[in-house]
Amino acid sequence: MTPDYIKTEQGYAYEYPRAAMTTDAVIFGFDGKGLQILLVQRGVEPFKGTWALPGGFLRMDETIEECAKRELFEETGLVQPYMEQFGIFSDVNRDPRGRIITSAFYALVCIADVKGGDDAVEAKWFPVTEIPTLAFDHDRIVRVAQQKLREDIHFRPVGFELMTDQFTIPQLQRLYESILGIRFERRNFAKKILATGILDPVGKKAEVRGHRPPELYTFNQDKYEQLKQDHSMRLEF
Amino acid sequence: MTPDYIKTEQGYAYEYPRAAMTTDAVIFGFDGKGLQILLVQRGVEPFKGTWALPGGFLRMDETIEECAKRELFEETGLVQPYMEQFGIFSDVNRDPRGRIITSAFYALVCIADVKGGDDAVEAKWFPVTEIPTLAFDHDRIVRVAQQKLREDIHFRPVGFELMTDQFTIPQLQRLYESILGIRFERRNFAKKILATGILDPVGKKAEVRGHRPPELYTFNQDKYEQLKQDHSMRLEF
DNA sequence: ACAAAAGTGTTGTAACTACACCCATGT
DNA sequence: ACATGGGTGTAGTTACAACACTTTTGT
Repeated sequence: MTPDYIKTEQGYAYEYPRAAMTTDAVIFGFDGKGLQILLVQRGVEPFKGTWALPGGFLRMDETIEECAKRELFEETGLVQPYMEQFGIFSDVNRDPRGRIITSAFYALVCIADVKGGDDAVEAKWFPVTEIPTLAFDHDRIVRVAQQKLREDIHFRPVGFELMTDQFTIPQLQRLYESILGIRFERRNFAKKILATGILDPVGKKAEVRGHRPPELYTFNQDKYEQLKQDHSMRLEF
Repeated sequence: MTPDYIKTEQGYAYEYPRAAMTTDAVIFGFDGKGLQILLVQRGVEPFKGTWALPGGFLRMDETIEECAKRELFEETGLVQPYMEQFGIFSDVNRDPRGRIITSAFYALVCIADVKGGDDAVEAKWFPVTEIPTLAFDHDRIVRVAQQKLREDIHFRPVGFELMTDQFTIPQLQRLYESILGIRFERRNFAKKILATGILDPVGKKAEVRGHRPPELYTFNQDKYEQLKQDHSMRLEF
C-alpha cells in the first residue's frame, strides 16, 4: 500500500489534521478477597506523579487490539490475556498534549500470574473500593469499565479468568459479589454454580488458618468453552 | 490549547504517523415485520457502487459520538437517535486508502421517522436476512453489531426505540424474534411483557386486513426510564 | 364458509429464595 | 472452649413452558 502521508522535515504530513490514537487498559485482578485494578504512577508530565491507567500510543503496524495486548504484556508479562474493548473516549480536551483519542479495554487477569512490569514504572494494585484520583479522564474510564464488566459477567464466564488454577467456591462468590456489588446466600450460590457443571472438584482442600478448610475446584475447560460460545446459556447470579 | 501539529505546505505534519479516524453506523430499523438495516451505495472509489455502512471522517472539533450523530443525522434527519458504540475496527489493511480506523456504532431508529437522506446518496433499507456483500470490512461490522444488539436487549429496553408511537404486542414480538433469532409463544410473550408494566393500552385497535385487528399500545415513559436506569431489572425473553 | 392472525387461562415443572445447624481448624 | 468461616437440605413461593379454543375481520 502506498503511504497516505508525505514525509516532510517537520514530520508526517496529512491533508487534514488527525487525532493521535492510544489504548488504555483497566486491568482487573482478584486476590481471593476483592476486585482490584492495576494502576501506574506517571513518570512524566502531564500529571507527573499521578496514578493512571496503563496505556500507550498506537503504532502503524498494529491493530488496536495488538496495541492493547502489547501494553498489557509490558505491564503484566501475560501473553494471552482476556480483553474486551468497551469504549472510546474522545473529548476534544481530554489530554493537554493535543487531540488524543483512546480506545479503552478491560482485561481480566489472575494477580498471582502477574510479574512486576519490566517497564521501569511504578505499578500497584488498588482495591476497586479505594481508587485514588486518576490522571486525564481515567476516573470516568474506570467507572465505565466496572459497569461493562457487571453487564458482561452475565453472558461470559469471565469470572474464571480472574481465578487461580484451583480455587474455592467462597472465593468465587466473593469475586461475583465484588463485581456486582451485591451479596449472595452462601448455600444458593454454591448450589447454582455447581448446577452449571462448570466446576470440577479437585478432591483436596485449600490451606487456610482459623477455620475449616474449604474444598478446591478447577473449572472444566470443555464446559467453559461451551458457555463462552453458547450465549443462550447464561451464567446469572 | 496549542496545536499538536505543524502546518506545512504538504499539510498537517506530526512527529509520528497517525491513523485517520472515522465512524460507521449500523442503523437498525423495524417496519413491523422484521429487522432492517440502512445501507448506502458508494458513489466514489474505492468500492464505487458497492453497498456500505454510512459513515464519515472525524473532525477535530467533535467527539466520536458527535461525529456518529452528525453522520446519522445526515442520513436519517433524526436528532436524538439511540446509539451505542460497540467496537473499533483497525486492521492495518482494512481500507485501501491508508491507515483508517473506524469506531462502529449501532443506532436504533423507527423507520417511519426517517426522511430520505439529504446526502445525495443512494440509501436503502435491507432486511437483516438479505444483506448484500458490503464494502471494506463492513460485513464483519454488521455481524458484530447484531451480536451486540442481541446482548444489549437483555439489559436495556432497546426494543422500544424501534417502534412507532403506537404498536401492537405481536409487532413487538416479531421485533424481539427478529433480533434474537428465536421464536416465542404468543401467550407467554404477551403475559411477560404486560407483567413489566411498561405498556399502556391505547384503547384502540390497529387497522389490518384479513384478520382480527390487534390492540394498540404505547409504552409508559416513566417505566421505560426506570428500566433504562435500573439494570438489575432486566427485560428478558 | 373459510382463512388468517389475535386474544386469553390453566396446569405441571423447574428454579429461586429463605432459612439453621453442624463441621473442621487455629488460638 | 471458643471463634471463624465452610458445608449442606428442605419447604414455600415464584416464574416459566407448554398447551387449545374462541374471536374478529377480509375474501
